[in-house]
Amino acid sequence: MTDEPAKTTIEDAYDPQAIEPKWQALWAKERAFAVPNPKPGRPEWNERSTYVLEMLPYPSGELHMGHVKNYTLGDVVAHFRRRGGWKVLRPMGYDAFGLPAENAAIKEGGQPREITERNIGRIREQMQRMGWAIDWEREISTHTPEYYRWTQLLFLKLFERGLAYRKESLQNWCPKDQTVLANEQVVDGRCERCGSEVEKRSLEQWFFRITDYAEALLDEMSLLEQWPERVLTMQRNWIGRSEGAEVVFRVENTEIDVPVFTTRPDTLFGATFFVLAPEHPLVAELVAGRPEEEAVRAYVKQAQGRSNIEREEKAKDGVFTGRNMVNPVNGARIPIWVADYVLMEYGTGAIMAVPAHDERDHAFARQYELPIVQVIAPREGEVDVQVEAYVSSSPDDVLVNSSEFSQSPSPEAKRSIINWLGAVGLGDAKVSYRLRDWLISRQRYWGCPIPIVYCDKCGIVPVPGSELPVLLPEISDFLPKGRSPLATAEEWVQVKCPSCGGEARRETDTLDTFVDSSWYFIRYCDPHNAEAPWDRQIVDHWMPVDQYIGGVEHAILHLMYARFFTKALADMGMLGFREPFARLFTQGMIHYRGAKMSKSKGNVVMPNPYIERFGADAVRLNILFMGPADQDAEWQDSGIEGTSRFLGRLWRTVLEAADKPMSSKVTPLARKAHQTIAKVTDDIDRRFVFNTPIAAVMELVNEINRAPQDPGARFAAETAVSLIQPYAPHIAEELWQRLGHERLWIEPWPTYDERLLEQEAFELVVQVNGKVRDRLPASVAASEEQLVELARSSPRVAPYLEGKQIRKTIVVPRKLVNLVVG
RNA sequence: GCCGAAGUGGCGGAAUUGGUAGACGCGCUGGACUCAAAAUCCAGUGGCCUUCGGGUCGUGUGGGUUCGAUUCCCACCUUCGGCACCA
Repeated sequence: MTDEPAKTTIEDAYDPQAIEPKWQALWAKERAFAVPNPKPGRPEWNERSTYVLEMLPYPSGELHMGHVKNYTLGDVVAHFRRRGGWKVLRPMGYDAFGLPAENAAIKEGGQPREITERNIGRIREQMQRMGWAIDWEREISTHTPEYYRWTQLLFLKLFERGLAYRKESLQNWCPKDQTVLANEQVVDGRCERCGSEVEKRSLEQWFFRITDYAEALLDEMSLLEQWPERVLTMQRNWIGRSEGAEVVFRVENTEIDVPVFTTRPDTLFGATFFVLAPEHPLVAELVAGRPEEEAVRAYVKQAQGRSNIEREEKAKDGVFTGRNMVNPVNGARIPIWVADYVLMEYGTGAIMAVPAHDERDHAFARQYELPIVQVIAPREGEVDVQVEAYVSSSPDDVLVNSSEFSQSPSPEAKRSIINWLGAVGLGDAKVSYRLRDWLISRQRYWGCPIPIVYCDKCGIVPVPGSELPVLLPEISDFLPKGRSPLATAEEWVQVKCPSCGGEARRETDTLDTFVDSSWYFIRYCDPHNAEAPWDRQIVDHWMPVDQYIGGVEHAILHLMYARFFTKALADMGMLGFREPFARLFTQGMIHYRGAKMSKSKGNVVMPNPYIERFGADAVRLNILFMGPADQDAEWQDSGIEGTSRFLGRLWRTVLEAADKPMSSKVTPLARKAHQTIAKVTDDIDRRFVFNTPIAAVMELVNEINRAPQDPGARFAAETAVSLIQPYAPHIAEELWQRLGHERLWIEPWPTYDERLLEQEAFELVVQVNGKVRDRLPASVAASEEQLVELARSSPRVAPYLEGKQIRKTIVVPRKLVNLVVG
């Protein structure tokens, strides 16, 4: 089609429905955005290259405006970089395993695979209709054996390294989805997906040892200079690092030692009782055969019946065990209680209670009339710890009632008490984390099978790498029954032990889908490799991702898991970098009718009806024109009408200019065009803002219309087309062609002439005592003295100077003169 | 409770290094074109006052620094987000 005469004969109307498919077809035919991997050693290996990536979509069948914003942002960056001379890797794929497809199969029948693949077909078509510049030759989907075979291999690698393990523990159980949930998937005690109240169940499950990487996840944030501070803060909060001490208490008249974690070793002399979590393994042993046994058992049973929400909302309660602890610092006997305000999951599941300096312990002490002993005091003033706990971390606090440590400042006492404990072997400095290991097994069907076999003789046996993938069998009944639906596939479950050849059974749980999406960005670099998950040399060439773009809702889950994977794989020598995403941009959410878009609220806005009415270019332009991309924004139909109108204006303006000759004269329009290039380039490149460049191009187009006689009109029009191309590529290509050119998408990004950024004349603002009194035309060449003279001679300024003395004169070159009078 | 972000016309927003507050767009008002409408184009559009020259107030609130503050500092209010029985 580029062989045709460049310019059509008539000035037809802007018709996105005609031009958009035309250019999309050409891009596909020319493989315009495909980027083959370079070969090491060849010249192309050393070309400037960059990796622009947006978060992997779940293929729900319908694209919504959140997707549109995400992928259009990436598109603008990718186009901008490509035209800036970079080779741009920009792939796309699908996070295709997961509950929605499985639930749809339960509700409407059919196979999750069929439903998913149908949805992928639909969403792919809609993405292509948006005209995004994607290398479709690298498309992947996490549900295909070609992909999950490697997910399984990576699981085995982590298993070999001891980073994947099985343990029995109390878990979050969603009664509706009939599966366990990772800690991160429980929000306010409810299932993140369906909102059901989460129950506790003791189950044997698979985990990834992400806690081994807690320190690295914190420390290596220094490699993430370009990440939004709020995301880093959220991850820091989530990891929840606390420094303190582990202190060992001994049960009186026994040899049973119980460690506790405390951030306040300086309060050790104030410990007046001791509390075990109801789930603590020692509870039964301590009360066995004692008069308190029955009451304690009853309390533990009652506590286990309570959800986390109930535990938190009720008043603190507990029960005395009849046993005592010995405080290691002073030998004091303190009673041992069991109470559910102490969590088994954190620290050691046991605490030393210091009611004088901890609100929770204080409330408990008041409830059961336990003694409250003050051991920390402010340097000045009095506090009454009987009334209220004195919780302070002021370095000015000093210890009291603490034997030889009394009068020590609190920070110093922390250190010296830890040292003392270390010397006598009863404690040590210790760091504790809120972060728990990542629970990865799910009792659901539509996920990646865990490549593990259970053998009575050999125990847990990994499936050998050569036997991967462990294919997900097709079954007919997906209804959750509290165990994995895969358990019903008897023939599949029965297997020979890879180790001894005897009878064995397959693992029937599947992997959390966050595992699938924790490495997809690596696979994109080498998506068709059939021998290995990737070739390290190729991956190291592209990675880390230079610009990652996605929703802030993934600030913790996905982003932390992906970071963990990358570090673990780097430690195994499989990668040459430790952080997957060098720069991160988190976009704000699209709201509609005053609320977040959500299926349950029925306010999901889809781009399709708008594409039909206004075209993809208008949709793309509008989603970025709405406001700063990192902020939430409300979708409004009136907005897209405006952007669509602008495209019509651009169309007419450019076609009119296309009849005019190119001129290199320095005219006001030529200057404006150069200024616009500078503005748009700086905004996208340095400031990473996407709404103001659109406004700048709008201004330029308005200027062209106001000055049709300016010889710079054609240059300005070509500039406008070129600058809007990353946002609205179809209309830009069409106009570029009608301007007599070809293939704007590979055209170098326009450059500007510094000398043309300044106008010859400017409007001098004249202030008197900081108030604007006049605006006068002035030359940029004028000296400061000339400007002051100009200002003083203004008739509008004169009345304000009358009878006054000018005390000070401030001149801002090319801007203003301020006369200070008094 | 702790941590973080943000408050600017009727609306979305702009103002990048302390220097003309309100760019750009929506909406609204008036006009042109039309038999009429749509589309398009032109002009106006922060509040109050006005003798139509202009004056005055104005960026959540109250202070401060400065010749000059949406921008910097202090205190507070509101909204949103994250964390929260984590010892």
